[in-house]
Amino acid sequence: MGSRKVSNPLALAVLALLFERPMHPYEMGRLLRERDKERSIRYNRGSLYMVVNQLLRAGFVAAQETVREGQRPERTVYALTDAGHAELHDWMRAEVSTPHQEFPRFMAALSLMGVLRPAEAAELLATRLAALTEQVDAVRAETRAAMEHGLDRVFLMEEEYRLALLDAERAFVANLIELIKQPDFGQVWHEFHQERP
Amino acid sequence: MGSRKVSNPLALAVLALLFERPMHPYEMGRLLRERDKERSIRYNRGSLYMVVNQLLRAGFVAAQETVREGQRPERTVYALTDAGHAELHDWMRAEVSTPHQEFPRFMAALSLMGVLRPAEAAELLATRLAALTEQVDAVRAETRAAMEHGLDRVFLMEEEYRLALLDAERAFVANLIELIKQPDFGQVWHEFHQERP
DNA sequence: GGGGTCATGTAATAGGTTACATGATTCT
DNA sequence: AGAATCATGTAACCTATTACATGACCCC
Repeated sequence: MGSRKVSNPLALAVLALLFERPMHPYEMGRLLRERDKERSIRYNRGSLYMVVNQLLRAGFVAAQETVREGQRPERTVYALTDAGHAELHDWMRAEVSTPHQEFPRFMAALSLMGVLRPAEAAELLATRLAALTEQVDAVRAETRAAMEHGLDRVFLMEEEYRLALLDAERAFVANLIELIKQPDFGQVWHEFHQERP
Repeated sequence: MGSRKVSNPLALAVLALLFERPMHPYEMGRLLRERDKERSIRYNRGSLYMVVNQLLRAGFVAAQETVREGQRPERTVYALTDAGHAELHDWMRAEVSTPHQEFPRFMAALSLMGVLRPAEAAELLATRLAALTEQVDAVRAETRAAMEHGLDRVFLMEEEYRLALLDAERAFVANLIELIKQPDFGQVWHEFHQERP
């Protein structure tokens, strides 16, 4: 509840799409897919209709017309209202200028790692390290391919960010593995498991 | 739906707490707070009772006894079942060994940044950079203080991870700001806004 | 012309957050 | 003794995901 009437990032994406031109929900879905937004924004078809409805109730979008082609269900075309335009701009400014507290799964896992035995943890971390390395390579390859296809680098900034995060995590994990192997690290941790069956 | 019957990270934390000893929900909440888990796991009191119920239905925990002290509401003490013990271990292994796809808000923002004018974006990013720097400093100071109080470094791994991510983002943002300032960067972006009112 | 898959939604269900309640304890 | 805070939950309300439907189009 960032105090905004609608706070789901998918809603922000919808506002951004309608900033280009009015369209109906299915088209939004198609564009999001074509532009690979699934990689950076979590959603599914159900949530798309949901947020469009939320935006409608909030007055940020309005139904512009309802057309029916043949026997297919009616498609409602939505357009940005003035309030929606303002919200898009203001919301984007907030998202760019202010970091949002995140709760990555791995942070939770780290904070609970005590329940695993140290040696086991080290093994699992090695597996993770391998997976991360693969992901880094995959992202690098994909962005290189996309740019060779002529896509402007501006449209790949989110992938460069992803890469930065992945790489930082890779370094962290590699370092943690070495740490755990050192005998003087995590005395309490070892002791806790010594007393267990 | 990682195909697990209960998938909320808070549930993992609850299992981990019950691995230490049986306890009632309110005590879980108190321990989570005392140990600063709020920083790494998103939850509120409502969700605590919710996940305990989910775990109960899934058979991972069982009500051990219900005590009443004075006129206070009854407190139900829960304990791990064998299935819960197995789930905790298996789930932890998965969380540590396998990266989970994340959707940070900033990644969404980057992928929609086109709706802002380049100069505006650069300014907002500078604000973000300052905020990130403050956060980095704050985390460094807090962990240093905690260690000086005698807390073992093992218990601060999630903070070191946080630091790694924050720092990577800082570097990324600083670099992006410079990029945007270069005149040959983001031609399409500039053009898109040239045609707008 | 029958079997996929595209197009287009709605409805049912589960998940999660906020608001509401209320006795006990402690502080001043 | 009144105010603040702790202890302890339940209920109401959103939000989000999954399941269900169904006509059109395309491929073999």
